[in-house]
Amino acid sequence: MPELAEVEHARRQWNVGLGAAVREVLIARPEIRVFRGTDVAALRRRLPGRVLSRSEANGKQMLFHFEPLPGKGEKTRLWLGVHLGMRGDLRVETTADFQPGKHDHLVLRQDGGRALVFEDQRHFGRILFHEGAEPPAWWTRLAPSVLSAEFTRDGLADFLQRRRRSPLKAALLMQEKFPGVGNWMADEILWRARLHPATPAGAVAADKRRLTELFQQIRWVAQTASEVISDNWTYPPTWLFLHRWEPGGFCPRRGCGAALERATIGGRTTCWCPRCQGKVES
DNA sequence: CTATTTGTTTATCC
DNA sequence: AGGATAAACAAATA
Repeated sequence: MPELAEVEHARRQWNVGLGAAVREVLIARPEIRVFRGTDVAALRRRLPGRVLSRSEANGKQMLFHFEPLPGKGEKTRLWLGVHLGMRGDLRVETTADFQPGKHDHLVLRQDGGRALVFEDQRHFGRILFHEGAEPPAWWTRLAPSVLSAEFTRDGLADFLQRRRRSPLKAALLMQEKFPGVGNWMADEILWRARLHPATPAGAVAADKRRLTELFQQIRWVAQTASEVISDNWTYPPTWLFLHRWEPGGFCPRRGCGAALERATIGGRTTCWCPRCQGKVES
């Protein structure tokens, strides 16, 4: 589930808790992988009493800000990082007697019976915790969003040239350049740009026309997915996304309808249209 | 029982 | 040295 747009949607689920203090932190299994590298004891000890003041997301990473304690000179904020991994999600429970389920690994109880819940069935997600006046390095070092002005066509060309021997599919999954792009978004982008996922990245770096097409489709898919998810989660039937896991799915492009192909490329199951994205160009 | 899954990190190989 | 690739991780589902 969680790629760029779904992560943004998950972040907003906790908005109802903005401006309210945490009363209790529930962590049933601090030893699981989700908390690797995190000081769970500090999290439990420091978060109660703190007000959730804002949140932001970049790609698949989220950052929740907790205000300094009232009092002069106090500058220390608490920062909670959340990554959803493969199947994680954020939600809110509003029943006063809510008890965490098997996969509810972090629960922040607030007043009024509200609970902010992080769930993750597969434990591939991650909770990070930081205390200080400034946001943590794992947040500030993230690559700029593909929707930001810092993501440019020339920057894309440089990256693809450096990764020239990687298949395009593998390159698009690299968070150091395309934060938030995951398996289905990468396939959607390549399908729209009419580029075979196994094409070496260097072939696009050296071709202005295909480079421009790829650049624009990265932006378009990221932007449009965000709008669709904000609206009603209904992707138009012209998205490859809706057909990729149908048994014997067909290319949704007007006038095409060819049988979709699937194979492992860049270590992940990849789906493409052999007619629209026919040959590997190098 | 086997194979699969919208992700990242680590080890190993080139 | 830097980059490409496969395995590992965990748990549910088909």
